[in-house]
Amino acid sequence: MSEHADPAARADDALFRPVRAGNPFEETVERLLQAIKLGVVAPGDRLPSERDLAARLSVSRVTLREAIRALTESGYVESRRGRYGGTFVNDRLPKPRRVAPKRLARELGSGLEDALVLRAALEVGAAEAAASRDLSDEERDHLGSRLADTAGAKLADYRRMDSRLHLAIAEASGSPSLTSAVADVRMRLNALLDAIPLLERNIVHSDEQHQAVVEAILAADPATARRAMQEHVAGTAALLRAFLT
Amino acid sequence: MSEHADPAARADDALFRPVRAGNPFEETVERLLQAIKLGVVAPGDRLPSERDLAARLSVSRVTLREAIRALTESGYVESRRGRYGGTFVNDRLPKPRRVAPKRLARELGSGLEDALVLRAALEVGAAEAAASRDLSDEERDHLGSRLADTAGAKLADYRRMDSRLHLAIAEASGSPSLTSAVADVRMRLNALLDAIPLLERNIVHSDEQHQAVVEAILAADPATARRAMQEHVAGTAALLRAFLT
DNA sequence: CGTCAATGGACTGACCGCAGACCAATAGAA
DNA sequence: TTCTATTGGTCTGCGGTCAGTCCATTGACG
Repeated sequence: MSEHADPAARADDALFRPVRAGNPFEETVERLLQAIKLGVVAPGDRLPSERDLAARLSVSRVTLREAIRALTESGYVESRRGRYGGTFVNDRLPKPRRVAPKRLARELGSGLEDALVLRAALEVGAAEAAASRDLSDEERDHLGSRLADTAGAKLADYRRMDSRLHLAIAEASGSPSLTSAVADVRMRLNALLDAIPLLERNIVHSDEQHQAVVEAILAADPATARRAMQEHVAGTAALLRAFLT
Repeated sequence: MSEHADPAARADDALFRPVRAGNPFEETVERLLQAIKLGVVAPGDRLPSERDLAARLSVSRVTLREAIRALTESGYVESRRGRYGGTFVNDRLPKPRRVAPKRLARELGSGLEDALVLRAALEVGAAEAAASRDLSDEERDHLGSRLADTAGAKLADYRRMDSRLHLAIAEASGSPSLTSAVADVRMRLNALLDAIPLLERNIVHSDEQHQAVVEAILAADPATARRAMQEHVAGTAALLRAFLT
């Protein structure tokens, strides 16, 4: 019998999946890493205070502190006491170790296709939704700034700026849940993206597509926004598949 | 200062959201309810054994049993001991109490728009992905069966059959994560859908759209599948907005 | 008619995460 | 210079969750 012979069994698998990915500590570490790696808190920035952050994450301060301790030991953040102190993101972030692509692909297995399909649905949908909304001046500025940041980013910063732009587009959809989902799936692909070389040529192409997406959103043209984002994520997907197969 | 004046603050909110919706017990109850209400386990069906289910949900048997106990007391399931025993979904499910729509809308607040935008992205993306894939005969049959079930469903069963069809479409995308996400957002909208009256007229219209979506998927026509699903979810969204505003 | 495998039911000891209170340090404000 | 609000750092008692084990029940099958 082949794996998942019964189609109904797949629905089970989707619904009876684990209720949680890990313990609160691990989840918290993952969240903080997400904020740092996706560029929501930039190097030099201060994280919210422990009490505030613990409340937002619905986690006890003890657990949050353990997570911060782990990040401190990994070299991501540093803490300073006293008023106007806090926990700050280091200026020099630890370099992600470049794993062998094929090895990564094997470990992920079908998870790669899973993530790519999900990402396409989320990001394309977000772009279309954003173009269908009435954006405030502030939101429009925000989008423009992120686009400029990405276009002007150095190679070392490109991935982070790229993430920030995509997050900004997701935010422009007006749906916090959609934004979270985009952030999550991006983190799942992050390790893979780190495994493939970043070519100047690809960046230029990517920037053009970014601009097309943002322009369509600002012009309130959903169909064009959708198509542009569609092409963009398809490009990344093709790149990943090529390098990881 | 208005709420969320700073656009950057919104990204924070999305990333620093609670690491988990509730304790394992509550999450487990929610999962089981999902399986029942979305029709993945039909009335009369047996749930997997406690040991099996606990393992799949990554929850201890104690916690799972507490969840099952809650569902038993609510009238959703019944357990029988002995070999060939198990926990079975009741033939007569408890009727969802019909809350005043406006009240619901007020409680949910912006959560409604959030869920609707997310749902559109996920389901439309799923339909397009499904139409872009090479489906096995089994998958095609599965889709056809679910479509027939829905078209032939009585009013009392319609919501559950409808959910099953949409889940089948999501499954056909080949992405388990996408399937899970569709199930989740559907549960979020479930309470709202229960609050609005189910009209024969709407059902007929809905069935036509369902058929269009499935046909496009089976014909491997992504653009049509996307458009058909787009219209379908837009219709539901309009209905919900009208009743809840 | 007895056997037996698989199921729900019950209990224990250990551990993790929680809320809350308190301490220590720091830098701006008075 | 002193005061003070805010921040990270520390500790304790409590409750939920876990893994593991054993018991009670049931119905198909030999």
